[in-house]
Amino acid sequence: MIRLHDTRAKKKVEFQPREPGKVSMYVCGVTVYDLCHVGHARTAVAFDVIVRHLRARGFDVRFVRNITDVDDKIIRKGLAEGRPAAEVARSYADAMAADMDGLGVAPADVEPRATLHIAEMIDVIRRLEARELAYAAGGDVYYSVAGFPNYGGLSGQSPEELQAGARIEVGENKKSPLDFALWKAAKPGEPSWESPWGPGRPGWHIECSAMSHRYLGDTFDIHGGGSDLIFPHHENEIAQSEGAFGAFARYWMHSGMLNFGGEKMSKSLGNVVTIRRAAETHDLEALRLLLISVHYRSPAGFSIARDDAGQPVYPDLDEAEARLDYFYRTLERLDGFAGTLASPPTPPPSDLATRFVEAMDDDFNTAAGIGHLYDAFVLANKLLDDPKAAPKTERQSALTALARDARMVGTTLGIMRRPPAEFLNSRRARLCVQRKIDPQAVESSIAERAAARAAKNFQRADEIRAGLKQRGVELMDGPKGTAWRVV
RNA sequence: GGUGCCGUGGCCAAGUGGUAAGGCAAGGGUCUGCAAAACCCUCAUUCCCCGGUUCAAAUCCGGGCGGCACCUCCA
Repeated sequence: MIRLHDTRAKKKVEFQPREPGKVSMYVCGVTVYDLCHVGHARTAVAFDVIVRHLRARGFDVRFVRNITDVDDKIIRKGLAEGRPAAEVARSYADAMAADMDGLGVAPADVEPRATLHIAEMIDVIRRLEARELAYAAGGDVYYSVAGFPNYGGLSGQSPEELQAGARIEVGENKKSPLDFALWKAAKPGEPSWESPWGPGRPGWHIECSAMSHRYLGDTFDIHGGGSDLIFPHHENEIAQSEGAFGAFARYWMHSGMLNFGGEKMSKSLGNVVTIRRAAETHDLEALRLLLISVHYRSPAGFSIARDDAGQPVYPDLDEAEARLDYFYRTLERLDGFAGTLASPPTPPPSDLATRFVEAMDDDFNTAAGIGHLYDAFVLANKLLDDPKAAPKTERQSALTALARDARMVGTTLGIMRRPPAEFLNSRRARLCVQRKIDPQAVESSIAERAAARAAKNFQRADEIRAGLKQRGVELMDGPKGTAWRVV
């Protein structure tokens, strides 16, 4: 049984899909007018993990995530850069796809773009007009909030309270401050489409009502997005969709914001770290691990510090990457020991699988789930370290089960999906470049040290160790020779 | 002003009635020629404060204090 926090109910509720075994889900994606930042990454990763877990639990999930490719900011950006808005949108949509891929965020089953669904939007607006929930005014069309008594139900606000703060901008033709644009009359130089109300373009909210209906129908299971979309975006979607089709999403899920220095990371505040920027210095899998180390609904922090040269550094990302390094190193050891086994099932040495699924079933508690993963890895290393702990066949069987369970966890969380050596080698190579370490020089130092050790010249050997250590190279002597890593 | 969220050890962070997960940092140890890695031990009688309910509260209720978000574009 899966429980999830429903924004409208304001509590955790039991999840009962509309059709047994099937989940239909719509999540608001981004407006593509710039590169995605780590805040966007958080929301994308959060819902990616939710979808992965639902699938792991056997649900047939149909997942829709839209792309908003027409709006004021895209148009403005196009004017500033001297290129068509459509081109701006396309280039940033491509950038987003690449960034999401880097983060291990799987593409949605459908990724509809607003500009390709104008006809559907017009259809929704006409339905609203027919029900007297929409009115045309000066080429614009507005939603009449007064006609929708449940307005405010999601965000917990009453129309009267909202009324107080709202106001009508100059140039708008609305009758009431709470009314919002469904269709905006074309202005010179802006992209526009033909409509029953004349040339224009859609308001922001209508695309989600139109596209969720097109791909998921009158009603569907889960609607998600960042918590900053609760009002007005999702409130307005409800008004539109319930107004036009009588029903809408059955559960509402919202992910928390990513804060930096106590403030929300956003372009208007200028404290943005793009996914691309993070990828320059870190493995994006580390960013992913960092993001899922906090429960998806809690506000999360992202620390930024300055190094001696005044360049920004990211301590949280460093730590997450070091943890990921531990995971992969342990996995590599497990593979080396357990890989040969073809044995009958043994009672699992840990209850990782059970505990992880339990944590995830309870509102997708990735933070608790990762805690269980640490427990399992400590146990794995312990078994690997101690040959006398149990007969070899039992240890192999237990460790094989552990490796299998760890990878199951990794599949749901979207981490540990590469062969360990691939991660470890690429990380070391990257750190070498960053620290200006020459791998060849390290190897020859190691050879020199090996010779010194063979000659029992431990003083020389320790000098070499210390010299490398100073440059951030750590040596690890083992039965198969000396390995090294950058710390 | 309205709405909602939050306040857990030096830092990060789980935990919505049953007696404080996990990670980082720190100290000690096992192992090692020395190290590193790995593992072990120590590290919150207590969960912002004050009341209340209860056999039992970090968890529920009331009141403070502090922080954040939304109410305008925002993942």
